[in-house]
Amino acid sequence: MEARHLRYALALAEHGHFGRAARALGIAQPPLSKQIADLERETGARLFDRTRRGVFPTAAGEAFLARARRALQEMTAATVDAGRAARGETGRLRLGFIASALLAPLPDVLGRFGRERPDVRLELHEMASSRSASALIAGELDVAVTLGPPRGAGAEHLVSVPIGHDHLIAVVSSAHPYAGQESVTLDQLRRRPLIVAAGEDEPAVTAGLRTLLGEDSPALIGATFARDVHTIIGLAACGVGVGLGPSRMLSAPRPGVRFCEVTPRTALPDLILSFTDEDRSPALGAFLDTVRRNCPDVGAALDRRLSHA
Amino acid sequence: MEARHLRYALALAEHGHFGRAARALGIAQPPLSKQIADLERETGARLFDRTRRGVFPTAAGEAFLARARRALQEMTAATVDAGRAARGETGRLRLGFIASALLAPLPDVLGRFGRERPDVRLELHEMASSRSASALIAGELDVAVTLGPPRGAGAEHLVSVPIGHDHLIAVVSSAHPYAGQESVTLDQLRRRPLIVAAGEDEPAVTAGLRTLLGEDSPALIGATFARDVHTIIGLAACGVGVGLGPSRMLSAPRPGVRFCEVTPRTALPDLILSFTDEDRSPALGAFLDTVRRNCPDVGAALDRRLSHA
DNA sequence: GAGCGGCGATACCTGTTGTGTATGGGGAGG
DNA sequence: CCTCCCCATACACAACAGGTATCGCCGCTC
Repeated sequence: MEARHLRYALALAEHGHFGRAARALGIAQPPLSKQIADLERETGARLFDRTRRGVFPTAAGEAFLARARRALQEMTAATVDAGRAARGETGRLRLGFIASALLAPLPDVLGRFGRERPDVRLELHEMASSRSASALIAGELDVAVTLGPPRGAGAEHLVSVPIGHDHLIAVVSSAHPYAGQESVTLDQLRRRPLIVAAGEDEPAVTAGLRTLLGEDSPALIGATFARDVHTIIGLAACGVGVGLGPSRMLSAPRPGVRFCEVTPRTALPDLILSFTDEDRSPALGAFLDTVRRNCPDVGAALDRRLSHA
Repeated sequence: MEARHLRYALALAEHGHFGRAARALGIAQPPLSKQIADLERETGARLFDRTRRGVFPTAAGEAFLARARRALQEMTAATVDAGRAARGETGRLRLGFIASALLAPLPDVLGRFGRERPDVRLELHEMASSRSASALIAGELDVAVTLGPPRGAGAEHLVSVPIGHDHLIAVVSSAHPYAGQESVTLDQLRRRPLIVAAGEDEPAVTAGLRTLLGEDSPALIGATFARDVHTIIGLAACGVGVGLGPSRMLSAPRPGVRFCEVTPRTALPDLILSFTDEDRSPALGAFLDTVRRNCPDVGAALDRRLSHA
C-alpha cells in the first residue's frame, strides 16, 4: 500500500463521485477506479458503496479513512518537522559552561537565542572547563564555554574562538580604604588579605597571581579561597579582604561593593567558545548565528575558523 | 512522497548501512541510494550523515523518522481497522426497541452480543414501534424490535422476522383470590378491575381486549391504564386489580405477585425484528449472526427472508 | 418502451519510474 | 601504495501508474 492509495481514497470519499474525484486529483477516472479496486483487494474489505446517488464509504471505509487522514497528516508533518529541524528552529542544544560565564556574555547570548529559537530545547550544564572539553569530544555536548582553549586528546578536532577578553580586577567593600580609588596597585594588594578563586579551573589563575604578586606574598599565603565569583564578591562585601577576579565581575554590580582596576592591567585566560565542527547540528548553527549577530568580532573570528576548515 | 520512502528511510536508520538496509528490504543498494536521495531532495533537508563508521540520521532525520514511524503505523492500523470493521468486530449498532422487549428476548441477545463483539458500540433507543419503523426507514437505526410488523411508507423495503411469540397472561397480588389458580377465565376477568397497557403501541392491544371481553365490559371501562409492563406488575402487586400483559412478563418474576394463564389462550402481536437489507452494515450482520445462534427458529426465518432477497 | 445519458468497470496502450547490473570515486587500513 | 569497503552514478529493463477507448448497467425521459 502506498500513500497514493490513501490520497485517492480520501478524495473519493470527499467528492462521492469517481469522475469528480479523479478530476480533482488531476488524473483520469479509470486509473482511480483501478487504484481503489487495488486498495480494496489489499485491505480485503469493500471500502466504498457505489450507489446510483453517489459513492459512500462503508463502515470499513470509515474506519480506513480515519486512519488514512492521520497517516497523511503525519507524512506532511514529517517534511515540515525535518525542515524546521534542518533550519535549527527545533532540536536540542547542549551547552557546557563555567559558572562565571553566566556574568557575561552568556546572559545576552542565551536570552537572544531563547527569543529567536523558542522551540530549541536548551540543556545548560555548568561544569569545569576540563570536563566541558572531554564532554565535547565525547559528543555529550554541542558547544562549550571554557576558560582558555580546551586541551586533551581530541581537542585538535574542536573549533575554538575567544568570546570574551578579561583582565584582573579587584572588588572591595564600600567601606574599604581602597573603595574610593579608581585602581589599586600590586603593592596595595600585597598589603591586604586577598580573596581569590579556587575552582577546578583555577590552578592556572592562582599560579598567575603567584607570579604577579611574588611567590611567597603574605597576602596570598593568608588568602581566602572561594569556589565562585559570587562568593568572592560576597566575601569582599563583608570586608573579609580584597577580592580578585575577572573583569566580567563588572556585570554583577552589587550594593556595598566597589570594583577597582588593578595596575598594571593584567590579562586573564580568555573565555573560549568551542564546538566540534564535524556533524554540526542545525541548532548549533543557529546558535553560532546568534553569537555572530550578538558579537561582531566573535563572528569574524568564527568565519575565519570555519572558512579554512 | 510515497510510503516507500518512509519504509526505506526507517530501514536505513535501523541498519545504519545502505547495503544491509537494501538487503533487508529485498532490493539492491543503488535503488535505495536513489530513493533516499529523492526523499532528501523533496524534504529539502539532509536526513542522513554518511560517515565511514556508518549512516546516521541527522537532527532533521530524527525529526522525520519519528513522524514516519507514526505514519506507517497509521497505515497498517488502517488496514487492520478496516478488516475489523468489515467483519463487524468494531463499529456501531443502533437498536430501537419497545420497552417490554427488555423482558425477553433482548437481555439474552444483547448480553451475548456484548460478549461476542465487545468493540461494537451499542446504541440502545427505547421507542414506540411506529417511531422505530420510521427511524429504520430514515437510516437512523440499523435494527429495531417492534410490536407487530412495521407499517408505513417504505416499510416494504424492510426485512422483518418474528423474534418472539406471546400470548395474554394475567398478573395478580399473592393475596388476590385468583393467586392460587393456574389460569383465569374471561368471565373471571370481567368481574374484576383490570390493569392494562396504554403506550403508543397499545391501541391495537386494547382493541383486542375489547373484542375478547366484550365491548362494554365494566372491567375494561373502569380499568387502570399503565405506560409499561413494570408498572402493570407493580400495580397488580399493590392489589389495584388484575394486570393483563404479554407472556414475556414471566421473565420478570417479583415477590408478592403471581402469574396466571388466561383461558382461552389468546395470542398477542408478535415481537418483530426488522432491518433494512440494502447497505447492511457488518455490525448488523454480526448481530444477526448472534440472533441466529441464540434462537435457531429465528435464524431459520432469517435465512428464508434473506435467501430470496 | 425504446432511446439516451451518466457512471463505473474493463481492455489495451503508453510513458514514467523504480529496480537491477555495472562502474566510478573516495576514504580508511594494511 | 595498494586494496577493500561503501556510497553515488550511469544505463538498461521491466513493472506499473495513468491515458484512451469502450462496455455494461441503471435510471430517466420522450
